[in-house]
Amino acid sequence: MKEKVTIYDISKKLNVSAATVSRALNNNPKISLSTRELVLKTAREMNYKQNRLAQALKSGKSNNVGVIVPYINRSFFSSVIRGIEEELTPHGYHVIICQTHENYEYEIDQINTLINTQIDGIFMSVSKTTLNTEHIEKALAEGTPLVFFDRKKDIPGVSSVTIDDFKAGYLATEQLIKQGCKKIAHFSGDLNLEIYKNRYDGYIKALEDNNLKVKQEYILKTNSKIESGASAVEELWELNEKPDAIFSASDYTALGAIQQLKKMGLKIPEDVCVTGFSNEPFTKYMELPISSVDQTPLTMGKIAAQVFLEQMNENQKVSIEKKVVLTPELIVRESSNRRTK
Amino acid sequence: MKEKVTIYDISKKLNVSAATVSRALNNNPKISLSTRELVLKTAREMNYKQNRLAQALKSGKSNNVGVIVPYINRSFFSSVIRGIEEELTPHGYHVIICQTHENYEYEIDQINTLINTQIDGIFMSVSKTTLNTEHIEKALAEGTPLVFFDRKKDIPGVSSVTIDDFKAGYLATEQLIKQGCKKIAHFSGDLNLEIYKNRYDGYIKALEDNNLKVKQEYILKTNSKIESGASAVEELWELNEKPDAIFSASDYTALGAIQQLKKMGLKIPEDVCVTGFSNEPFTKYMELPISSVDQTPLTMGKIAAQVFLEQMNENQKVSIEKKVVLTPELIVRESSNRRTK
DNA sequence: AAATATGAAGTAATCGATTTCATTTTTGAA
DNA sequence: TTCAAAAATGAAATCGATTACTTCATATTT
Repeated sequence: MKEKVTIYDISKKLNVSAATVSRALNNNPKISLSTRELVLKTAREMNYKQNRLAQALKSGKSNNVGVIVPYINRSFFSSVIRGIEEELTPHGYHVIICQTHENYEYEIDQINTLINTQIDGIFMSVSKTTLNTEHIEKALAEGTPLVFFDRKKDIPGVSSVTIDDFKAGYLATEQLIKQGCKKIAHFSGDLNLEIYKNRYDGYIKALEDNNLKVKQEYILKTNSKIESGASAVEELWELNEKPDAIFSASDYTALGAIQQLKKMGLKIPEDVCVTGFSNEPFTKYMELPISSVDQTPLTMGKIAAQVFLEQMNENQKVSIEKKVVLTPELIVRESSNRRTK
Repeated sequence: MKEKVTIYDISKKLNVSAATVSRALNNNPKISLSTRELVLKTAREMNYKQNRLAQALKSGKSNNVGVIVPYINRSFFSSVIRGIEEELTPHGYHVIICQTHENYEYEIDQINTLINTQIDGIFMSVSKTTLNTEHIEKALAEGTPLVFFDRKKDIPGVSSVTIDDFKAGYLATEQLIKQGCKKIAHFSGDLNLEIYKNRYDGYIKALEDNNLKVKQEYILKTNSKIESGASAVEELWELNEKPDAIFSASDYTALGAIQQLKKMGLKIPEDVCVTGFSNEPFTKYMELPISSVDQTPLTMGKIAAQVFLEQMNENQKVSIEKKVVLTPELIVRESSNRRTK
């Protein structure tokens, strides 16, 4: 375990001041070419590594950003993080990840320790159980730039990158209608969360625009689990008028629905069309590939990173709120496509 | 944007020295109960937040660790990271993530900037294109603790957490044999990578132990893509003696194989049994669920974190190499299970 | 040749927290 | 009441890098 080499070691060896070494290392113009090269060469020889911690303390910039998500091993979130990382790495930033486990208390903890760590910014997708935003506003009050992605809260002055969930719901429903479906059910998530509310609204609007009646008994709240989709189908099929399509706000409930429908002897997409949400990898790989809405997570991450970088370059005084809304991509696969059959 | 409160602000306000404030904040016994409580109370009132950067610089411990993986949005890697994060967060560590894109040059960059950032340790799964280990040994020479997971390199003194890929290959093959399969093909990855070599060796051993001949034309190198699995099947089915089972070292090639086999009118598992590797989420969700080997990534991450923590607690002098080998779990599903039919 | 401008390098303060060593205050025993 | 021991506190150095301010030597101008 070697001693770490500092600029003082270099300055001693060369009989110059640490300031000179620092200037040489930082391409400061106030230094002669010859000393600069000498310092650079010596630094290389001595295997000098800059201590970014010291630099960060001095400059007040750590070059670290924090990303707060419910779970990092969800396809959607890990892809967003990948996007953020790829966009920020070339700018010298590192990405610190935190999980909330969809837990409000954890979220508060994470946000606070991130601030202690002197991160330069926070990217976050709020937990489902987060109802108030005190902790976030406290972070903002300390002057920490924050960008929401996907699951946002409306706080004045805070930028966000989301997809147009309304449009997504609309497109998905409309496509089902175009397949000739007239009795379209909807599996929703928690309507307190903006994203689910918007998908729901899009569904309603598409029905209305096409003169289809909205039936409350066709709208069920599910919990993104496979079983939830299966039991929702059971519930629906007790109705007198069975649906002929399902637009699910989650791929997992869509999958559960499909499994249950098959078990009941129904044909997909002939008897019932099904569309999910998120474009989870598995939807593509099924023998009966499932239609879904792609949320372009990689792009979302990259754009969130860009919004952050812009904010960093702006005049510190003016922080402009930027709301980027990405266009979702409806991916029609066999589960809602009667034409190919 | 408020000014940040430091211990000096507190010390000024209370007319005590910064040393006293620091001691109070750190539960140092060399301080009277009354001043401690006064300081703590004032700190709370002034909304004091510890600057972990300054602390890190002073102590030489950043409480950050780096994780280097090919891509963070692969189910396996993101789950390992989740495990690491969950285990280390309670100990005050933060996890910084880096992607290599399976690129040797990136890997070098990432490892170097991590060291500059003064991380306390590195977790890594090496890139496929990484053949030599100079960059890693350089990091070790600087005294950075490093733990490999899954894809390791053999470097003396370095701990690792892997699964028993040999056993995994053996179990998977054996199960196929128990199904009555006698002509078992193997789709391997790059045999330069230890993990693929071990799976391959396990496959060979299982055949030998069961007096089945190893046929070179049954062993194909694939690249973890669906198409690669499909074309491998095409190649195999040009042979005079077609296989009656496939053990694939990747779930994706297994999927490609299944798709191709179906296209050719073959029945699974009746005509051909197929087993994949990694237990990718989709394998479970298929209409024909695919048998696979689970690598227990969450556990792997947690154990890697524990190994790191142990190393941190050890006498700095003695660094004990620890090689943890986890037992893989063969998950038998329909694609290789003839009994349920 | 004297005065001024220019460039190169050094000095010392700073970022915020911790810690060694020295000093002051308090406590308790004689 | 006195004095040593213990407890509480302060001063200042330190971690490593950056930078405003100074100093010094050389180059340029008159």
